[in-house]
Amino acid sequence: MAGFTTIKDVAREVGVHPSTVSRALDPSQRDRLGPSIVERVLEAAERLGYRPDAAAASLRSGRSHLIGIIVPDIANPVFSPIISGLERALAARGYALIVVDQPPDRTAQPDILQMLVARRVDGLVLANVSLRDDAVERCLRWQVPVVLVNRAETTARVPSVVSDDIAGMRLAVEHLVGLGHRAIVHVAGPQSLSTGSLRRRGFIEAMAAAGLAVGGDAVMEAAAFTREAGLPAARELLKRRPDATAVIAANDLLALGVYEGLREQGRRCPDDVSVIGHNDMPLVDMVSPPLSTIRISHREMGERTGQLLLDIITGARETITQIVTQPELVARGSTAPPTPLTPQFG
Amino acid sequence: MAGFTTIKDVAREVGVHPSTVSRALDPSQRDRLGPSIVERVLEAAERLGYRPDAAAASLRSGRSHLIGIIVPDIANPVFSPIISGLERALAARGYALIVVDQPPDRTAQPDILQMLVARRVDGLVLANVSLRDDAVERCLRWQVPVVLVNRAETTARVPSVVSDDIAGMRLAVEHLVGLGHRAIVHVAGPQSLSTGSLRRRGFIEAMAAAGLAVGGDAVMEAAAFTREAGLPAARELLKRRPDATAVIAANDLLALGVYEGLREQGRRCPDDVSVIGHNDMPLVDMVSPPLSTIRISHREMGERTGQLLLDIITGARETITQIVTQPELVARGSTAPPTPLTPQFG
DNA sequence: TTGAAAGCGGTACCAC
DNA sequence: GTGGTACCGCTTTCAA
Repeated sequence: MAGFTTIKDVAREVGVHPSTVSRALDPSQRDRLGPSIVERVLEAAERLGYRPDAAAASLRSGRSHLIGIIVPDIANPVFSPIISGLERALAARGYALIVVDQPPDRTAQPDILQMLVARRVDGLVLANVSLRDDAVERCLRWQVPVVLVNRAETTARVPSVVSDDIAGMRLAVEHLVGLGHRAIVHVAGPQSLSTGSLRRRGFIEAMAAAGLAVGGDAVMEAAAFTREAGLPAARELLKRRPDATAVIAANDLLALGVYEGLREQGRRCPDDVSVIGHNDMPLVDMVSPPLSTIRISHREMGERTGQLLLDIITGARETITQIVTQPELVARGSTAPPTPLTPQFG
Repeated sequence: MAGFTTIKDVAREVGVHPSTVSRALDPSQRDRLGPSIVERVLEAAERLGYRPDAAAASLRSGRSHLIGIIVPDIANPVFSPIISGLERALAARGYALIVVDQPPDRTAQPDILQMLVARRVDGLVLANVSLRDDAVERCLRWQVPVVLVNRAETTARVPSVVSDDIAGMRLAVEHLVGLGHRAIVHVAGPQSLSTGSLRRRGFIEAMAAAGLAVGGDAVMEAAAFTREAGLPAARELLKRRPDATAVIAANDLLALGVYEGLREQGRRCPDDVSVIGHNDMPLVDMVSPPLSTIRISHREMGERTGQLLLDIITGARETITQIVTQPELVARGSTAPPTPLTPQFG
């Protein structure tokens, strides 16, 4: 990596002291210098192809302009737009993003969090926290600025950006009730995650608000937010509640698992059973039938997470802010009135 | 960021010189020291919660243990598994990954490449190169180790990891020909990208090998590898070649655009027209009809990219290696014999 | 307004 | 084997 133009080279070229170059290059210090000197420094820096060494600046200033994010799975269509939006918001303000995958099953893995802290990231985004997470504990202890995204904790001890999961489930329930459903069941996500837990609660509350009882057999928890976990959960649920005319899944992947479960049993969607998901991930409009779902803008969540974190880092924001975005209903072909459309004359 | 335990603190604690601590902490230097000292240093470092400062190490050693990747879209289901696989391979060897989104349309954007080089990344992965790319030129000039992934250049001046696009198209053509198709057309991707260009060539070559002529009207280039770009291309192609019984799309998203085009015209898939895609991205097995496609393991490509790049950086590999992975056919419901299955008796 | 000098926290080379 | 020391490139405090 030798051969880079340094601040000294520029100083020598212009005939000034290195610290003068440093000041000329820093917009916030620039006005303390003579205008001609600033101009000459900038010109020389440009001409020599000077690029500041981030490591040196970081070492001296204590700021790395690096943000770390820990996600459970980069390839998951929920998390990739979050990363994308986050990256965009950070880049706009001169920060770069280190992305780390931390699948929940990888136990005894190297300590990712410590690795990022050792790299002196200026802040951290956690997209994988459970309801009470040790990682948050440690960030707090180490005084590393942190923002949770998508999933939050039960306590609001750190800032977070999440979708209103309760409201999302209310939309889902009201949609189905509006169509005439009354026997509605829920394939829940892991209850160790806020998304799984809140959506389950949102389901129960919305059902109660609609005057519908939710028996203990109306909710089945899936082992993970995946298609694979959705299938057995759907099987079990449909067996327990053969009368159900609608299934609300805690996310789209689970909903697809429900599709498979229905297919296995020879029941048709939406003719026999309506299905609704959560997230509106890419392509669910192309499956058969097109999936009705609760849309969350993950990209926007990522962007707002970035802005919030940088505001905290730069001191522009002091309070622990909880940003809650509002989801919306996207009705497609997987939800329909419970009985065939033939009117019940006579 | 004050308050971190430094190497000096550890040295003081153990009663040795800082450089001794540095050596004790470096596995490759450790054996030059007395075993008891190593043990004491390690114990003290652990006890004091010592974490090496990556910036300081980077500044002095010239190695940042940071790799940069530039992708056209993180959220694209093709690139996210590449990132995921890459990240895994790098983490296994102590490197972290900086991810940067560089959508093709963002012109006059800040110079991403320079930004990454300024951060002194030890190497770069480019997932967004065109057939002759300026970014490659600059990496070469700056002597930054670089590996291309997914898309390559026409010339093999730098290492790359790509799928065998020619072979993939041969699989697609042979599959359709085997089903009895002869009037096969191609929705091509952008010809400025290796994937678009090679798949087009692979189509033409495979058709020729099957003894089928490809007229100039049998190929239609889409403006981008997206569903949105696939629809107009499909419209035009189906209008020009109403006799076509099968469409090969350059990727899955284009194939979904073709689905929409067929639907518009009231033609059914696969009954009237067979469709085959490329990539086997998530969920295409759930669309209607389930999409036949050419499967590429993007995650594996990402992993091999990481290994290759680190081998280059550590000097374990000198030659410019081109890794070409073999794709496989995944036949699903979107491809079928050209005429209805009713045998042509009498 | 500019120059000088002192580090930030490691690493690497030179002595001993 | 271990200690000493210079220094990576930049920022920042202090002088002038």
